[in-house]
Amino acid sequence: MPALRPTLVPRGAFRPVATRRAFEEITAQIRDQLASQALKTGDRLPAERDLADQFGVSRNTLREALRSLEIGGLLELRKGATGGAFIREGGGDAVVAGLSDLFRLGNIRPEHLTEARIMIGTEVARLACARRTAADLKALEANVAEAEAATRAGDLVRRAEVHYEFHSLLARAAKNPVLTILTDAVMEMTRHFIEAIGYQPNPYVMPSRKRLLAALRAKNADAAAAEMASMLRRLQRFHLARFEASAKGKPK
Amino acid sequence: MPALRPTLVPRGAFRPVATRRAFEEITAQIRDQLASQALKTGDRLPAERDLADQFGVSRNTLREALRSLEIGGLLELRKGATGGAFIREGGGDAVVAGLSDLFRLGNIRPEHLTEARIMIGTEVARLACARRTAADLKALEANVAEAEAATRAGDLVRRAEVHYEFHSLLARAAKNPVLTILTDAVMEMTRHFIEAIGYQPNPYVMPSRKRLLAALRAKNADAAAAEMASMLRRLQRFHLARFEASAKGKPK
DNA sequence: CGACTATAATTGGTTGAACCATTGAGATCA
DNA sequence: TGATCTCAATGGTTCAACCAATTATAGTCG
Repeated sequence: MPALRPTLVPRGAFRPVATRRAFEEITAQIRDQLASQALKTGDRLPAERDLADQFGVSRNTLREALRSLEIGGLLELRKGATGGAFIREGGGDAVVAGLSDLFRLGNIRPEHLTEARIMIGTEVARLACARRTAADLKALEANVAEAEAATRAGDLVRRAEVHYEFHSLLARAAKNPVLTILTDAVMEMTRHFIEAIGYQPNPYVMPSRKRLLAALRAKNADAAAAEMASMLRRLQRFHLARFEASAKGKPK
Repeated sequence: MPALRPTLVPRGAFRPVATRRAFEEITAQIRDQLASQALKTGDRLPAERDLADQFGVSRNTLREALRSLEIGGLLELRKGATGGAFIREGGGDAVVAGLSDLFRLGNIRPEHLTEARIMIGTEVARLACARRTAADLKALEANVAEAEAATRAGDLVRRAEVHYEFHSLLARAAKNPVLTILTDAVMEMTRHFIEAIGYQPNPYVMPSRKRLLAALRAKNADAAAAEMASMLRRLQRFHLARFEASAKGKPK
């Protein structure tokens, strides 16, 4: 054993040697082509048999790569004579599904969800005020009208669906795709949550929507943000109380 | 053509008939078992050959299902004698990768990214003040110290890495996994962005970090949020200006 | 001529058997 | 005891088919 400490190779000099699987190499190449604009939305990749040849792998391995890109939301696979692997127009489906899975796994608790929802919703309301178009406003008004119709018809499920859509429409009016995706993801988790604790009428939601619409019409961002925050906080208390009750109701 | 409008089947009465592929049926079953707690973190699924038998499909098809769950972040596949498919402890890797892909696809523009970053970062700073432990504070202080060391050593890459980590640590101190994931996702996109426009020293970041640490020590949430917001806004102007310049520099 | 129909070609979906590569536990030996 | 070897278990990959959905095309009938 040497008495003197040998020279240390500084941290960061090495990277972990990752045994890259064949299909990962393929997805990486395709991702690169996306990043470099060599592939763009709507393009169709060669047929599986051709691609497998080009990459020099078996069709099964290639399919694992395509499957991986499909799940990642980058590709859409269509059957038939004019089918193939098409570059998807990037919606955030994969992100939404991913966050939804985390909720399913139990790593995200309802209070985390509502907290994030308040934060995102408030900011979305503020931005939507500044950037909404007339068409956005019209869509939101139609949504609120439909929610009222569903309420009168006593269709709680439909009403909940329309309510989710309101947040999605509002996020789109904010004209920031990151916020759109985050909103969709949070609302999808909320949907699971609501299904677990059961639908319940919230008499204060509709009046709040009306006030929010008024603020949007007037482009009063502070009022819109405040209205959204107060409504969501109220909803949060309501939901968490229901959740506690349902959790106590049937302990495993 | 009938003169009278026939009775309409109300919207929502039908669902699109989705030709479910075999591997989708498998992933759905496994997801269900996750949701019902029949499978939990750390569990190992039977070997591929056994599982394929149980589901009554070929091993290739089963593997596409496993691959899909792996990409979705629910499973980890390990080789070797004690290998197999393990239920992952849910980190948000899949979500981070998904958002990162959207940025790569060009659907998310830098100004969208920085806007979301300001919003999330500000709220994270506020919550971290309220919920940080002594250990969180210590980790953040160590991070700042390392950033200073990297600055002195002139290692811009390392310095950038440590800076990303600061936001991640701060998000963890906020004790909300949703915000942790969102922060990681936004920082991952920021990393791509920075790599595209090149590293650049920002002399005002380090002093801001010090002020932020002071606010965290004092648990002064408003001060922390204000400091974070002002720093990010300044950074935003800086980055967007660089981006404009680099975009003009080489127009396609 | 036009509308419908049968057919063929193309493409993704699935199968089954085989072999390779990695990993770690247990047997073996100095 | 401890280092080494062997080997079984497991995921990774390949190959060669065949199935199923979709659409272009040629053909057929009114």
